[in-house]
Parts: sequence; structure tokens; C-alpha cells
Amino acid sequence: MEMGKKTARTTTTEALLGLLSICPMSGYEVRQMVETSIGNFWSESYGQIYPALKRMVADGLAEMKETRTEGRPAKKVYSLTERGQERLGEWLGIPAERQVYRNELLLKLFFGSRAEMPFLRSQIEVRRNALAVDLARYHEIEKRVLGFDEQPGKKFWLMTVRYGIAEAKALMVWCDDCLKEMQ
Amino acid sequence: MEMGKKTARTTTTEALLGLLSICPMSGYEVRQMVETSIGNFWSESYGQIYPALKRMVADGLAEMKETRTEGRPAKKVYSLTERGQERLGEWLGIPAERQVYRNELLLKLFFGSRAEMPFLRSQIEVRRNALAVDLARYHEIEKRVLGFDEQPGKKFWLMTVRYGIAEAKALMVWCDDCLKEMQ
DNA sequence: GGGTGCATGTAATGGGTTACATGATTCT
DNA sequence: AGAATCATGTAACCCATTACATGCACCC
Repeated sequence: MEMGKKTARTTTTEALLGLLSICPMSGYEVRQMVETSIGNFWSESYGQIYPALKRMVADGLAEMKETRTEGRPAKKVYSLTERGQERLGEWLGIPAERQVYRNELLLKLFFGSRAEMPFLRSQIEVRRNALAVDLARYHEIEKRVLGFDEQPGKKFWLMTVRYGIAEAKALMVWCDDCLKEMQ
Repeated sequence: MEMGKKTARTTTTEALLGLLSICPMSGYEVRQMVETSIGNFWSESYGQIYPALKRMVADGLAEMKETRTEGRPAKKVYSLTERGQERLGEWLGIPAERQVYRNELLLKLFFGSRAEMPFLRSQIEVRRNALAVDLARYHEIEKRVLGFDEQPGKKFWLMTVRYGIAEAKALMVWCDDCLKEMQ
């Protein structure tokens, strides 16, 4: 019953390995990075980040150096150790698992016959609008990334952005189809 | 900092309200329903279902009746009360929130410059294949649902299936684009 | 007697967000 | 003096999965 998965699950630690591989950072900067660069498909809160960084140092995956900049509070900058880089490499080699994302909109839609049609339509309209906003933002990001100098990460960042674009476009079409159905 | 969301979050209870509105069921049957009908966009485990059903009875949202069928273990069948139906209606009226899904594949891809290209390609190939399998299954489901008699839920079930189809198709194209990029 | 499917549940564990708590520095 | 931003952390809580525990009924 309800079977065994030996959980080699991806977690905060792996995300931090990746981020620190781009450049050494403090916990606060990690949080900002998450929001500005991988925020479209990943999230981390302080409550996860700070303890994880500590653990990584304890496990020999990262090193900490306290630094002071003129006119700023002191900060603790973390960088990967040799072992941390190895660990990152290992993790990148394991195929990503697909968990079932819980999709609240689809759940509500599935029970649509119990709802009032106008409410339901508005559900879809709200989503369509949100997707349009996303799409515009993704195009912005794409343009910005295209402007970067040639660097190793560039092509991969573009791929992640284009995932967002492909998904948003497809789902907008789906929304339109649904709205037609609901007349 | 890290702001207040007054959490009217969707949870097991709401999903159960919906499922029980389709027909009265036992916890065991709920689990089966989840796997066979909404499993593509929702998940629930026994560890959630049984306690939630109990709570719903305590909150006056559902009623329990123990029934015995010849040659089967006894089971506890739950059905919605008046209040349960109202609660379902209210929930259906609230626009679904979008949480940021954590997408492990994109996370790995974002750090792609630290990985070996063959590993990375295989990540994408694995995903492409999984999507193809999904797509075939969705088409199967679509065909089956189209065969149903006319009933209130039918058009909504089709919408949820077509969401899966739209998404899978778009992401397969994305996979192909990525693979071309990675040569 | 043993495997399988039906059926109900709890406890341990994991992983995450939110709220709380504190403090430096800079700008207005 | 007060607001905003930079900076670090902990504790409470929530929700979910996994593993464990039990038992009936049926068929081989």
C-alpha cells in the first residue's frame, strides 16, 4: 500500500548549492536572488535559507566568511567548498522527479457543475489575465537576458524563461477555449 | 517583511467537499477517486483523508453512515450535509490562488552550465518521454469522457483534461527546442 | 495457510511558510 | 526622529507523505 520512494528529494540545500555556484552570497542575497532570478519556478523563505546555510557549513559543503562593507551592516558570505561543487554535480546528474502539482483552479473547475457559471467564468478570466501579465514579464526577461554578454549560463537561463513563455501561451489559449465553452 | 496572506488556503477539506458532492463515499473510495479522476492535478493520502473526514463530521459539513455489503468489510460512507454544500459553493466562488510551483527540472536547467551536456540532454529527453506518455493518457481519458451520457459535470471534466493536453503539447515542443539548442 | 483486495486508522517525520525578535545604517 | 533597507536568525504552526498497525473476506 502507498509505496516506497526512497526520497532523494530536492530541497533547499540543492537550490543553495546551485546559487552559491554562481557566486558567493549571504543569506539575505540568496533570498533576493531567488526572487529576481528563479522566482518564476522556485521559492525559498528565510526560515529555510539560514538554517540550511548553517547545515551546509557543518556538512562541509560551504564555507562562511564574515565581511564588512563601509556603511552597511556586516554580512556572512557563503561560498561552495570542493565538496559542495561535487555534490552539486551529482545532483545535476539525477533526473528531476515530477511530483503532481496541486492545481487549485482545475480542482474547482472539476466541480464546476456545483458552481454558478458567472463565478466560474470569472475564475478563468482572472487566470487569463494573470497569465498575460506573466507572459509580458517573461518577454521582458528574455530581452534582458539576450542582452547579456556571452557567458556559460546564458543559454540555460533562456531555456527556463522560454518554458514560462511556452506554458503561458498554451494556457491562455486554453482559457479562451474554456470561456467559449461557458457561454 | 515576508508579508501577510490571510490564508484562505485550499486544502484537503475543500477537495473532499467536492468529491462527496459527486456522490457519497468512504475514505477508501475517496482515495481511489483521487487517483482515477483528479490524480492528474491533485493528490491526497490516507493520512490526510481519514482525519479530514472526521473533522468534517465534527464541523457539521458531512454525515457518516456505516454500511455493510454482503461479502465485504464494513465501510463508513460519508455524505455532505446542507452546510457542507453551502461551504462548497462559497469555496467555488473564491478565485483560485496561484502558488509558485517548485519546478525541479527548471532549477537544474538553470544551473546547467555546471553540468555535463549529455546528462542535461537526458534530463530533457526523460521529461519529453514522460510528457508523451501523459499526452496519450489524456487523449484516452478525453475519448472516454466524450462517450459519457450528457451530465452536468461532463463539460468541466473535459476542460480539465484539455488543460493537460494543452500543457503537455506545449512543453513537448519546448523540450524539442531545448534539445536542438543543446547540440 | 497465504496472497490479494477492501477497509480504517495513527505516529513519525519532513519540509515549508509566517510571525516574531533584533539590530545596524542611511536617508529624509 | 522616523522610515526604509540591509541583515540575521528562531519558534510556532501547518500541511502532507510515509510507514506502521490492524483486521475482514475471498480465493487458490
